[in-house]
Amino acid sequence: MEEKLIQQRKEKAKKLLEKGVKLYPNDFKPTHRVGEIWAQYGETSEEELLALKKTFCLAGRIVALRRFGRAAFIHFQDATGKLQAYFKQDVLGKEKYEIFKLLDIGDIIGLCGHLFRTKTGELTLLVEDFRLLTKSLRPLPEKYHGLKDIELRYRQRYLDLIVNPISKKRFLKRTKIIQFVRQFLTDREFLEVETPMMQVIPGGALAKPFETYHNALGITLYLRIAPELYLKRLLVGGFDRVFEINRNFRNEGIDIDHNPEFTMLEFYQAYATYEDLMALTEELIPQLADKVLGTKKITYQGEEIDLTPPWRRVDFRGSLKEIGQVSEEILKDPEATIAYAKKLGAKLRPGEGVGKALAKLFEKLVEPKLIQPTFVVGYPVEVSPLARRNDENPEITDRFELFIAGKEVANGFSELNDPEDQRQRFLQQMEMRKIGDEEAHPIDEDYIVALEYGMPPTAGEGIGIDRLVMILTDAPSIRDVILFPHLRPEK
RNA sequence: GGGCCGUUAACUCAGUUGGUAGAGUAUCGGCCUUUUAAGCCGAGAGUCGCAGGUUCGAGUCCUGCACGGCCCA
Repeated sequence: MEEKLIQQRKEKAKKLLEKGVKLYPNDFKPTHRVGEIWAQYGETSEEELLALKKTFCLAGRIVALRRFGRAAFIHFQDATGKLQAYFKQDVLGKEKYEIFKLLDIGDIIGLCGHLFRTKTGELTLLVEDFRLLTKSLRPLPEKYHGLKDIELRYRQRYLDLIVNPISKKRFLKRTKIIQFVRQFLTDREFLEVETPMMQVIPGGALAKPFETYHNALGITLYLRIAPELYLKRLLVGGFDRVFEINRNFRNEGIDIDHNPEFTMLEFYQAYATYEDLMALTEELIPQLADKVLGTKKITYQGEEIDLTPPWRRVDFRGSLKEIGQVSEEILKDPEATIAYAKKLGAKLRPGEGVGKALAKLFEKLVEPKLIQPTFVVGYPVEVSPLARRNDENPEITDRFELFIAGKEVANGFSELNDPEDQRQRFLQQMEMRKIGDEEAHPIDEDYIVALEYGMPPTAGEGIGIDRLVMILTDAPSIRDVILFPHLRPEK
């Protein structure tokens, strides 16, 4: 049947060619876009429209078509919106109208005419001339229900964007969010840079990398899991405020919050501490929500979330007790902590310490409960190999994570710039690797050399852009905010 | 990796106890010059995800596989 529908359209294409109509011309220049029409004339009265005597040329895809013999209404849309147009044989002449009759929903046309209002008051273009710009050979999904099949929406995102306005709006918001973040940091004299996506030593995070091979150099390279160590080399180089917004790649499972490639903002500020960055984040995200959504109070999957600062701050260890309901007896005894984590299903290898167990307990018992924006501070050294130790308590780091809607949105810390301590941390990670932790941080001697030249005291932070977009656009899955999420190939 | 659910016309979905596969939209033909999920009349359209099995007979029951979703690890 689909073949038949395509065949019918090809027949029409043939008839159009016979009438001398080009199917794929590229010499039509619109004078306006639909969004401009709405912005300028959305409120203009019928009398004023008639008095305008102005011709508008627009271009877009036909998305609805209602024919009545020798007249018809269509809706067409361009990138900026949708508008109704009225085709009349009286106005167009018989010959031109015969061409119009060969058009289908999905065709892209250019059309020129005057604006008026219909009986019901809808702003409409009375078409005085039109051209076919692109013949569409396949039928679009249904107009009323749109495209619901989740798999098709991901595999053929272009169809999703054509027929599902929510989806289109979400991606427009995504772009605005990234633009705002870029502007916010640039205004504060952060320098946007680009660092390697292909790295010899995949560092800066605890995750499994993708591997690739460079033929000319004859070496294995890894797609980056984070830009961190390169950005900090730039701090050594004297760029004292830098940021990068780009893709990271992690070779792990796909689920509602994870895509193998995802977009990360990382920024570093010299002479700042993790507390300064919490303050900065507390400015950035509410301003962003205001700018893009027009409010600081949002709803995520039915939960009201208030982004108005100040945000709650809790101590990592304290949160386990108060939010995670882990007893003091367990928390004060490393053995008991490890046993409890295992009891709750955490896979801990022999030799893995209490820090890891605490992190697992936190993930399980605390994270899902952090719905309102919450900074958690004071993560164990063991799970923070690049973060500066706390001056009072060397077992924890000057690190925070930000949670909103139960999701980890940001991770920041005062940077470890003591090369000797950094080497020790790397060696400790090597021990983890030896006992089978594939996500342990690899040792990067070249990075230590950079630190030995001296990196200024610095604080750095990463913000997961996809998750931030999810929260701000009420998207249930990360796949809803990534244009082309990864799926298994068909067949 | 494990569990549960889904896959029927181009799209959105029904399909009873195992007994000739349906609707709406879209498409095609007819009427129709202010409709807007236009309307009225008529028509065509299916590898029921794939492969096996049980059965006189399978969209429906069983097994395996593929793809997707959710949950768990």
